[in-house]
Amino acid sequence: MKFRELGLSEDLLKAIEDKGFKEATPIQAETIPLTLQGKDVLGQAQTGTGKTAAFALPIIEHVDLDNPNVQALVISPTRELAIQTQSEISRFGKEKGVKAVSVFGGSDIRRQIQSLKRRPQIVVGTPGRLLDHINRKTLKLDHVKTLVLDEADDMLDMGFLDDIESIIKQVPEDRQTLLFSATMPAQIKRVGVQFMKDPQQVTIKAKELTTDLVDQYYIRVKQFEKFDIMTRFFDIQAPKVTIVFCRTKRRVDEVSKGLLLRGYRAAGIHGDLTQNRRSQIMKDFKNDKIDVLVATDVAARGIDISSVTHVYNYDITQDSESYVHRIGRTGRAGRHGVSMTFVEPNETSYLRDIEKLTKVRMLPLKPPSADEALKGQLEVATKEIGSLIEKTKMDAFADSAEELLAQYDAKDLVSVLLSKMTRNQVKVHISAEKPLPNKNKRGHGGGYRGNRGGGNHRRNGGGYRGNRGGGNGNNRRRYSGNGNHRDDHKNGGRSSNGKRPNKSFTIKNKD
DNA sequence: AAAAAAT
Repeated sequence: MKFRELGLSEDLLKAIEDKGFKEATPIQAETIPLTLQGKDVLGQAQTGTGKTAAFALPIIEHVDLDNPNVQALVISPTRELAIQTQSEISRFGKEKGVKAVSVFGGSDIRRQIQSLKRRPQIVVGTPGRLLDHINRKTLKLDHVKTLVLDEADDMLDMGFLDDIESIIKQVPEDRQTLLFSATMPAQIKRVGVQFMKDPQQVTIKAKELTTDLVDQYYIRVKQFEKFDIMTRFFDIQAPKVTIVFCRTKRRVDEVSKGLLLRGYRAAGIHGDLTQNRRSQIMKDFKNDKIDVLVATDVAARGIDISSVTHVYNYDITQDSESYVHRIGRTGRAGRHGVSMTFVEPNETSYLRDIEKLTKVRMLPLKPPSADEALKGQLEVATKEIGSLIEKTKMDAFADSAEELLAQYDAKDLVSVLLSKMTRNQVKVHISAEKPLPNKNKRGHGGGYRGNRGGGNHRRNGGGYRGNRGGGNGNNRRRYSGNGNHRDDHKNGGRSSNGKRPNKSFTIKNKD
């Protein structure tokens, strides 16, 4: 479906073309006409299929440039998402002359007040700071025509709901209400439709809730070996742009420190950091200054960095919806992605719950051995040598090279080079966490029975526990990386200065 | 049980 057929004006069509969009995605094609008609819309579609543009374009279309009031309000669950959404709206609205601003906590409120005074027609914000502005009377919502709850199921969940209700009270009754998300549990949808009038539900039907652009794997691990196993996968898969999700802020700190010690260009992000730091890290990740972003669920939703190749769930999610959003950070806008989920022995029920929601079976992988990991590193190093030979100015080193070749065996010299190009396995200890509570959900006996690996999974040799009941033999495939689908990795995330710490380091548990 | 979100 072409954007031109959706009833958008020339200004917007030009902005869409500038952005490089060719055809409307299904969610855009189906919701944009409804939204343009002024209907309330509940839009559900897979991650990475352009939901932001789906609500942004008709909102911009509806903006009356002669009306000095805020005409549309978008509420987002995280600050980073608010920033991103505002900037996408601004890009689309530039041609028409539409102004959008974002307001969120942790950053100078006076500056935000100034930007609100410049009469934006569209405001994007996080709940707490929006309420702050409302109370200060620096934001007036009494002329809002369209209200959007982005990541609607998150915004309507407990923890956000009270704030959302307070904000909605400030918006006129006869507004248009739009709810968008990739996930929408039934009980939350019931809450949501109470804020809507004659809601038009658009659900882009897909066999699976997750996009098939992401290959989903899981690995059974013990807690104490998880960090080492993850970095072995790094060695073998040579992931280029990577997000590692952890369950808690402290784990994010520990894992990101550990990765730094191993020589990866990694940084952690979570809600206890200052907003300046959060923004800096997002910027570094986008600008390729960081290869591995270690994050809590603060980065699980909405963040659109289409170059992300791998998502590692260092800690599995308890909340299946959260899993869908996490792995949706990759496989965006038609690109391919890989997700890797580590499952501790007592977490099997979470794996089952996730698969029940996504309707996708994750494929089991065996943890690589240290030898296999080294082999992976050597493969990367070998490829790197080719490009280094092209790039290095040889003249400066030629004489020393001659001397060394006269003195030593060439094979020894190259071995030294390779040993310098591979990563030292600095010892890193990540603290254990309290095990997750055992879920004995009532009424959980119905239907789905994974029957993985058969009941008798003791002593199965090296942790390969795959081969669940319905497999087709194809899930014996081992590593997802490095196969036929990616030759563009540069250096597998290795810091380029060649300096690697080699002391052992334990990250202490503060308790 | 955790994370997010105002100071």
